[in-house]
Amino acid sequence: MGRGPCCEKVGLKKRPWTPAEDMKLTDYIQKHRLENWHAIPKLAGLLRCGKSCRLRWINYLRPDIKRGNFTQEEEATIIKLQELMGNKWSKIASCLPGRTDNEIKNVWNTHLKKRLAPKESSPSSNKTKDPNPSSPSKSSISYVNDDNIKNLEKNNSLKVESSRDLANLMTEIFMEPDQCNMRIEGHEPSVDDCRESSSISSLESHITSCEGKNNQDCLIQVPEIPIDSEIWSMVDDDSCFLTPEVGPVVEDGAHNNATSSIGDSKGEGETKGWLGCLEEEIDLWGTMDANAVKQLGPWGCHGGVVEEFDPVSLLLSKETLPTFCHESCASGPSMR
DNA sequence: AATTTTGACAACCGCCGGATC
DNA sequence: TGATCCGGCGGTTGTCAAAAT
Repeated sequence: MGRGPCCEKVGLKKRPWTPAEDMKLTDYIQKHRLENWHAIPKLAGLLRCGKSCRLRWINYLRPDIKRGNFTQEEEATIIKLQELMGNKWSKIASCLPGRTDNEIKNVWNTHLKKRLAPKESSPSSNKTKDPNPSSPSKSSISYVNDDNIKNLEKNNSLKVESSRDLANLMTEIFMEPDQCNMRIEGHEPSVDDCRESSSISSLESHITSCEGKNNQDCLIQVPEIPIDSEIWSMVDDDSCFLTPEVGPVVEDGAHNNATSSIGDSKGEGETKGWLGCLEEEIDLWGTMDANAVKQLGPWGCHGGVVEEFDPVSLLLSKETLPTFCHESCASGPSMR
């Protein structure tokens, strides 16, 4: 039955690692293949749990760890990705070469969260009054993350499986009167419109009508978390973001070249591929036919072209996409 | 100068999903 | 098929140094 016991808890050392322990672990890992964390403590002569060794290596000893303060660009990336994906630190870390999820988590908790706190409200608290409701900034799918979806599904017995569900979801998130910034291009709803269930139908029909169209024609603007304009300027600055030269780190320590800016010359197919990854990450694919997934081409998570009917593509236009990398999808799991 | 408070970050804890037996 | 393990992940805690009193 099963495997052998994980690790002997008795006698395992806790608390900070000493330089000698670091040296032992580093030495062992550099001389041997990394196959079994469970076995490493014993083999390396450490009174540590394998898990502890793994954490120490991944978060501190790894040679490709980038030390020092986070740059403004990195912080902007974290902010944007956190906004987009929630506390998926490992996913966020995969977009920041040399940074670990633990480090990013710490930075978020100690710096960024506090910095944004006065202005930013959580998705669930977006229903509170917006101090400046008439100033929706850039659009994004900021609030359509898995937390939103899960909470809404839980609270409202709602399952996101169709464009109708998505429309319901979005209205559920944004329909507070004071927050009614959502609009479909060419249609400017009043606050009352937003309250009306017809707006759900309107949105649903819009989403449905977008099937098969270029997603640039299908822009739906949603309110944006108000982040400092300077951050936006950084986010908008292509040069600030990850470039192929600093592509994400993969397990062998090398960089890949998969990273590119959304909206760059590599074209829309890549953008859609990225979106496909994103959708998968936040489970927006819902009940998508498995065969349809298999048909996706050679890019991204499934390596493919995102079908036109996919939900997030309908919510985004090329110009609203942040310039994130898509490494986590394009090159497999990063090493933590 | 001594003490208290605050901030930063390394490390731990517990849960989960997939793999293995 | 079910029990168990392993690796990964996110949340939380503990420790230490710097800043404030």
